[in-house]
Amino acid sequence: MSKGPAKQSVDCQCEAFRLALEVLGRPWTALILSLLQEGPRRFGEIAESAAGLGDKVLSGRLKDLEARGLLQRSVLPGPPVRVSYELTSKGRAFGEVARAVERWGHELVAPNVPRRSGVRAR
Amino acid sequence: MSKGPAKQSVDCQCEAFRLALEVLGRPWTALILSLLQEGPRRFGEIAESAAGLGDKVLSGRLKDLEARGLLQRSVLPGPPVRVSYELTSKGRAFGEVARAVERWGHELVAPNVPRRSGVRAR
DNA sequence: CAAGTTACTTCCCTTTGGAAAGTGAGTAGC
DNA sequence: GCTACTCACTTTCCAAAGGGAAGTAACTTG
Repeated sequence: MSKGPAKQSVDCQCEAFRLALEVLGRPWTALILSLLQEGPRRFGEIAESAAGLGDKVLSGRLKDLEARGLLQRSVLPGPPVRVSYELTSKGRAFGEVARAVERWGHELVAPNVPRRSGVRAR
Repeated sequence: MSKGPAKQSVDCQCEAFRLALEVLGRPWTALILSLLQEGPRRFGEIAESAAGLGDKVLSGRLKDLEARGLLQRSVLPGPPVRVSYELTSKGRAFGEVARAVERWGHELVAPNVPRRSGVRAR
């Protein structure tokens, strides 16, 4: 009774939404932002967490995300030099999106709920 | 801003999340799903709502989304034959994600909030 | 039968992604 | 001093995907 199907609209045309999709609408970006939610990670750590993600693309994504102010790169001293990536406030704000995506993902895996049979043709 | 004690985590490894990113992690998909939230739209309507999206890619995305059970294609009779695309329950469930993305988008456009100056090097 | 409408499909070219190998900085070992 | 080793990239090569324009198919109207 609290809330029925309150249909909030999404402004697909607004600059903010377009910008967000520009970031999300390519492989690996959302995954990188999501796993950095748990805390700072080094280049190698991200690489091994994301199976299938190659060094080149990872490097490119990190550069892009840093340029957009979503994460901050810092070089740690020490014999083998290490680089750590940490989310900024903008990057951390992505957590909300990540959780929404995860919840939606579960619906995706669930079996289809067929409604009415519609006209199907080609 | 104090640190929230309950930092909800996102399981980046789970199948559901991966599947969701497989759908979202490419251009235009999220935009298409978002503007279909408002109701069924025809091919041409989607095309003109999404500036920059070409016919070929739109056609491909719609096929893919239909195959994944996110939307339903139906051919409307009439002299010029028209095709309408309508979201299924899985597709409508994306609305939550879309709204989260839109909210996050506004943070993205906002000016950076520089925290403490960290080690910057290259 | 030519023109118009709608929904695609094809073609061509550029951009991006994926996999693997190479580079450079800095230390440790011989 | 030379080599080996680690880590973080960068480069190279090739396949896949995207962008734009033009072509196709079905069907009606003039």
